[in-house]
Amino acid sequence: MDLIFEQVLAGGEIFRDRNLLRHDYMPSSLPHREDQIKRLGSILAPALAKDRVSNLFAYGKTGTGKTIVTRYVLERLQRKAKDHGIALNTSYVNCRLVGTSYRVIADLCRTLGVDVPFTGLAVGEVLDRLRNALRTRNSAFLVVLDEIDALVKRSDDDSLLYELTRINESLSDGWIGLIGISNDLHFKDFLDPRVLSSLGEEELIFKPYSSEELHDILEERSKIAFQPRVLEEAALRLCAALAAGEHGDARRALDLLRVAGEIAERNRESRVLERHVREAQQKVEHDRVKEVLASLPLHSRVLLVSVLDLEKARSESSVTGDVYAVYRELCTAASVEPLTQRRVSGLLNELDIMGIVNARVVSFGRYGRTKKIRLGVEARAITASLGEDQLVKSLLSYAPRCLHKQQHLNA
DNA sequence: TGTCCACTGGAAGGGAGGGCTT
DNA sequence: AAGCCCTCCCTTCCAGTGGACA
Repeated sequence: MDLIFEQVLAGGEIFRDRNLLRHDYMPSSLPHREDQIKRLGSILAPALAKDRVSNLFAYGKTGTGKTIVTRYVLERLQRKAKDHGIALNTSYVNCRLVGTSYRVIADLCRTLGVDVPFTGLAVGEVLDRLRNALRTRNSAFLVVLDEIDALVKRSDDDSLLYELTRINESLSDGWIGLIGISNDLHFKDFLDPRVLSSLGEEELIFKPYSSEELHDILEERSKIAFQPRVLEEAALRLCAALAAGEHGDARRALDLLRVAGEIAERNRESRVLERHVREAQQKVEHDRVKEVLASLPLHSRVLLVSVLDLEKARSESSVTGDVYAVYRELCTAASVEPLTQRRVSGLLNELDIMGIVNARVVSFGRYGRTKKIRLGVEARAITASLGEDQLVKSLLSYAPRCLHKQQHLNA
């Protein structure tokens, strides 16, 4: 037993340092992103001369390097600024995780050392505090708004962005620079033209990595992450190819490689092979689902069990009405007050965005208009993850009566 | 061609939980 | 402590709709 721990501590026979394969690890160079780095660097450079920088908008799908390139350049910029004795604050906010306009501004306030309660204040008030903090500090503030599209779509007003782009007008010495990151290329269509013209002063496009480019990235990273001669070339190629198939997602490629290595390690094998990568592919997807499910509120979980039950009971996809009927029954069984159908319809849309279910609006003509709903992930992954919650676990083994009735009718 | 179904999704508003001001 | 304001999550209400069917 001790030996196993020792091996892992020593880096094991497979890895030299597995953390180098995590996507939040910042390597010393970012292959195939030299252009974007140079471009971003030149856009932000005026900050070193205490000048205001242009706002910027970066597009590209997941895993195309938007976030890492931004962090990379910002880190270097900040170091340079420090050397030159220039006050430069930076803040990184993931808008999807943070959720609402209020919480985004509250987050920004906190980076500037201003205390803000998590609720209770008006957005305008929090915005004022942010303005005051900037005014009194007289410093530059570079703000990265990652997944900025989530903010606009969810709160369906872009007043926050509008206010942020206007803050500079009220500042004499300090300034705020915005870097919006989005993986939705059509996001611009939703924006207020005033915000668009301000935020989109500069644009940076991140194209998906090709299979060859991913190969280079993985090769460079694996040299430092794995022990020598452990990783088979074919395994590396497969990782690159699989991730390239998935819109050139470098994050996915690195995950695959790391998990493949971990599988090989666990099996006490001395080399990482293609079959480990294939196995890793399943596990990576499974882990993603698990992570998403863990963050779901109770009603979304119950809803998911409803979709699952329906999927088990019949071959064709179900519609909102069916799901809602099963959901109501499950709620009763669990002694939980059910939400309204309107709300459930909204929750289904949220699950659809997360990719947990597929919900598509269809019309059955005379028989109405509704959403067709199917599971978007494997049923097994759901039962495995939801089973950890006691209440939901009991629902997983509950057989809804309304389903039996429907089956009789079908027969 | 009009009807009608089963919803969708926007809008408004309520109330729980909270902060600020007086 | 009271009164006011806020956000967040939800409900209620309802106009709108794509397309099968008579």
